[in-house]
Amino acid sequence: MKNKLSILLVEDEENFGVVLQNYLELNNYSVVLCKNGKDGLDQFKQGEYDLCVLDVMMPEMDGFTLANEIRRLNKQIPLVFLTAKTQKQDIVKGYQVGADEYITKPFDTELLLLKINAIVHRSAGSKNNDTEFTLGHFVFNSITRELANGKKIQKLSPKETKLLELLCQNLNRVVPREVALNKIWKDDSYFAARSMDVFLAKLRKYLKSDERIEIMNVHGNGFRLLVH
Amino acid sequence: MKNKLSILLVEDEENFGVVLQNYLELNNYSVVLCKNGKDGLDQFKQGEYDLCVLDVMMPEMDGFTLANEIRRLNKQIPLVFLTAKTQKQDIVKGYQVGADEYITKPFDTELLLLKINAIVHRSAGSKNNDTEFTLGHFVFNSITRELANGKKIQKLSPKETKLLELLCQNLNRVVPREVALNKIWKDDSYFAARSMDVFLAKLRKYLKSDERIEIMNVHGNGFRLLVH
DNA sequence: GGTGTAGTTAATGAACTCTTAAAGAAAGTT
DNA sequence: AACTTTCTTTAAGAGTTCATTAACTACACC
Repeated sequence: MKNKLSILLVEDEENFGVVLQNYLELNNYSVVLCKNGKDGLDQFKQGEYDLCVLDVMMPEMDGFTLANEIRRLNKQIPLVFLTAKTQKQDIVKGYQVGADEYITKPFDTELLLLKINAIVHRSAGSKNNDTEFTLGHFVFNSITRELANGKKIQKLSPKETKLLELLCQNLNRVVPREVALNKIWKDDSYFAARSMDVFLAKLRKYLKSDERIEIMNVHGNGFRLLVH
Repeated sequence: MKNKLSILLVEDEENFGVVLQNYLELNNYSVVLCKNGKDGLDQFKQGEYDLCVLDVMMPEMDGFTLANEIRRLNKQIPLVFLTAKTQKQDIVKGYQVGADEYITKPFDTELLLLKINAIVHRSAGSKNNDTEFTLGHFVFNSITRELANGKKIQKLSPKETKLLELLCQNLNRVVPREVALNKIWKDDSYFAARSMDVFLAKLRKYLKSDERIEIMNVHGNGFRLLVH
């Protein structure tokens, strides 16, 4: 599994900062909390961050000044401002620094999380996200529809691809027959089920060269993809 | 000076749409306004847009459905939703489609502009404006429309050029048939698809002398340009 | 041991792709 | 305006890939 994405959170109000840190950590981000702009900048210089969340009103160095410093060092990194201010001129100032979001306190943390997810996934969008899977010594790409074993590349048909993708997304979990049938065949008749059997046989054949990989049947229920 | 950035604006409320269009045009964007989701999708398929601004509440095809269709064709393009709704579940829905902004009516147009500027300038960095591509021992220039192999120069027709350019811009990635047809032929009928086949055959012939180069078909989906 | 469920291989026909040729359109030239 | 060249579309046939169906075998559970 891939590493957590990391967030630099700069917020002077301690209680609020810690609560927000915990909330983001619960949602699978790694968060470093700094209590003022100066610490924030020092931290930024030392760490590898995917996103910065900055309070605007802070002693010593305010959020905008910090943002400008950060921008000097990194033109790409997404910035999110937190502020109690509602004045437009502040929002203008934020966007001039290249803010990606501007969130006014008090705000809904769930909404903040959604926005953070959107921003992070957008800028990570250039990378292949959930389209590439590693299975034993295979690499499966569901966009190019290729199952690669070193130099040997097996092309997969659309349905083979969808089925293997569904199994990969549910690695180690049971995928009920009817779920696969409805998702991929849009039909769970007898014949669709026979058709699916044929596809499972094909996938097993493709994956046979790595004996750690198993598409296991759960009798009367469905299938599980296992990598031992 | 560089060309204006272009925005696809889909908004069913005519007066509001026109006002917004004018406002954005005054601020140096080129704006196409569509009055419903269906027109919006057709326009999107045919044009080259840098950003889409979509109203959520529309007859025939709502903004989310439209956004999903657009995402299918283009994984990168920034999306901004306009909505009167304030319910969180709608905002969640928007971010799931990959919204870059979610703006609640009534809103401040100046703020919208700021957000649009921020988004567009952020994603402008990743844009590819190259006109010259190296492919194995070929050099392809999409302005002069020449494919050079040392001293041997093959001139390309306009459509040959556009098709090869599209493939080069998406080197190693799959270009769906649909995308190429809409971008180059502005039409994805049966005959346009046959025409495209002919052009692909021509490109393959031109590129044949370097066997590392391959225009690979992804059956039922599209094509990939590969340099092994 | 019998019944329903699962696994495999092969055959069929449908959908999609590739290539070459020829017809039709558009652009350029005398 | 007639001719030439270049470009694009249409046509046709061969070739490939794909999903389904069928037929048969193997397994699991009661």
